[in-house]
Amino acid sequence: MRNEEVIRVLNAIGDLLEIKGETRFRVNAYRDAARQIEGLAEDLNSVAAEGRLRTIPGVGEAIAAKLQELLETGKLAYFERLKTEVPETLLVLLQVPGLGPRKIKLLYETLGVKGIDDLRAALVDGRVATLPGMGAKSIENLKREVERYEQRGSRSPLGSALPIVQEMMALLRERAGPAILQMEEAGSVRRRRDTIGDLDILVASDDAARVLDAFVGLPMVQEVIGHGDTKASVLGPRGQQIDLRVVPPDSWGAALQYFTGSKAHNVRLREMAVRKGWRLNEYGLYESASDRKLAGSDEAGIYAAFGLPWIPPTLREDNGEIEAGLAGRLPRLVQATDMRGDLHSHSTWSDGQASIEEMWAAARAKGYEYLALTDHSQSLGVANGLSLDRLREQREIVAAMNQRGEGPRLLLGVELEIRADGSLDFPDEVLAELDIVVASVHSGFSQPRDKMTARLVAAALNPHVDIIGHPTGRLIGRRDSYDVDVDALIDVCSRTGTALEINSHPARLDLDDVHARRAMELGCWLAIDTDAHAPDHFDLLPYGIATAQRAWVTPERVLNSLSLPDLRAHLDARCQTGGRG
DNA sequence: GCCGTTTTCGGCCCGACTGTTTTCAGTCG
Repeated sequence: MRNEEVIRVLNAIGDLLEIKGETRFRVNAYRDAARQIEGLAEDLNSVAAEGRLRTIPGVGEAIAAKLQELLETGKLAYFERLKTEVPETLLVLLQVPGLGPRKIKLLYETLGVKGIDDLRAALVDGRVATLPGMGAKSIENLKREVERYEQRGSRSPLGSALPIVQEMMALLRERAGPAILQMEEAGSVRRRRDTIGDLDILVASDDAARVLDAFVGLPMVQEVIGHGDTKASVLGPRGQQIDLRVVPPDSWGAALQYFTGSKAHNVRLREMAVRKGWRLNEYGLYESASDRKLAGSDEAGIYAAFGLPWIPPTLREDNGEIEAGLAGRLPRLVQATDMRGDLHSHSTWSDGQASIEEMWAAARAKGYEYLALTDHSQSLGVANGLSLDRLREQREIVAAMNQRGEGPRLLLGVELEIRADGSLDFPDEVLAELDIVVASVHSGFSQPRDKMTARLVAAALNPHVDIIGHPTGRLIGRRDSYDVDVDALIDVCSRTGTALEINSHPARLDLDDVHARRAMELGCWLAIDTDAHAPDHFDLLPYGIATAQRAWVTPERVLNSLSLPDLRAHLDARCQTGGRG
């Protein structure tokens, strides 16, 4: 059983217990455990085999025993029994805004409502209106939400959410500029999670009404869901909910901290506050006894009060950042300014949209020291992969361009097919002549785990392969990763010095933050690349950097933060030592 | 159900908003 499945079961138990009316502390215990496992890059099966389940925070005696049973038998008697008491079909109702555990329980027990269709019927024939606490307004809202439920998308990729937020902020500044003292994105967008639920914007102003009026009147607003004195919610172009919250200037820092989250990170801070006799909310940090305000106007001040350095939003997941901060051990995260070049790009020679010259010019505009040209290799027919002859032709063009001695150095490379049978697309003697080799999987996605893992491990073991490209093959929201033991791959790469790519394309972000952090911890090299197929794709690098930051990646472990001489030395050393560099 | 330099028992984050209440329950983030 994969970690995701275990997480699903734990969350379902939490939801079912909540509907059942169980105390929220027990409910939260299951959700906490699920969240902790989400942040765990290791395979739970290995953790269990080594008797380390109890070392996972939030996993105590009872949950450890349940995990053990689930992993060993694929089933959990407790869960099965729970489902006979509370039907699992009720869980979808939790997705309907306005419906929580108490109302769902009421609907189920008095009306026998077990799902969306039951709910719609009971709304239409008036039975819901007979329930206590269900007035005309509630019925109207529920009817609307049930209709909206059908067309509601799931979380959006960061790559579509962030541009919307940025465009809205730009327009808002045009229309309400003088009233806006500070403005920033908040929530998971600011933390740069790979997918985003609701989009959040925060503004500091003395004239909230003016800002909110301008916001609900923006052209991309499809529908206004709520419009109060300090907050408004709208539906954006693709039906995403966008919330704007306006706070007074002296609460800016506290509000930004509060609305950036994550929830788990905030809960930790508020617990720390309580232990110190303080109270933390979106208006500020207060001494409980005297109500004296200790901090609130700027974010760093809040953290400073706890003896913490300012914690970058990308780290705020309660995955060790608070402990690290207290100990003065927060990492120096990789930044855009650390990056010296890109090691994965394409031209019209395979499936890119621009010439080598144009790609080189774009890299020069970025101020890069080097650019690796890595067109696809021959087997990838759909992408016009390079034959050996065309690769040789490319070599001459690249050599000629490098003769100029100006701008970024072009490195001749290839994005090498890891073929379905596990073999590589070019022989070793050809690979040996290239500056850089990115090996990737583009075929046989449905192969079983052991076979897929063997393919990738074999590639990583080849001393000429420098980088494993988009190692899990996922396309966010469209295609799951192929079934590969990423842990095993990371383990091999940590020994061979083969870098793992963090592909910056917002549809990929692959490795993801959780696995990249694991790779960091085990001492792997990483390459933060754009996989650019056009000049403006180099602009996607910030997505990869954000993912790396979420993985606690420091610049000294990023291959393309090395200067050209250091990069060359590193690559040469790896070849000479047979990949043990 | 978890957890512990104030505790192995008794705690476990905080406030706003909505709709329905006549003082509050439920939901949300």
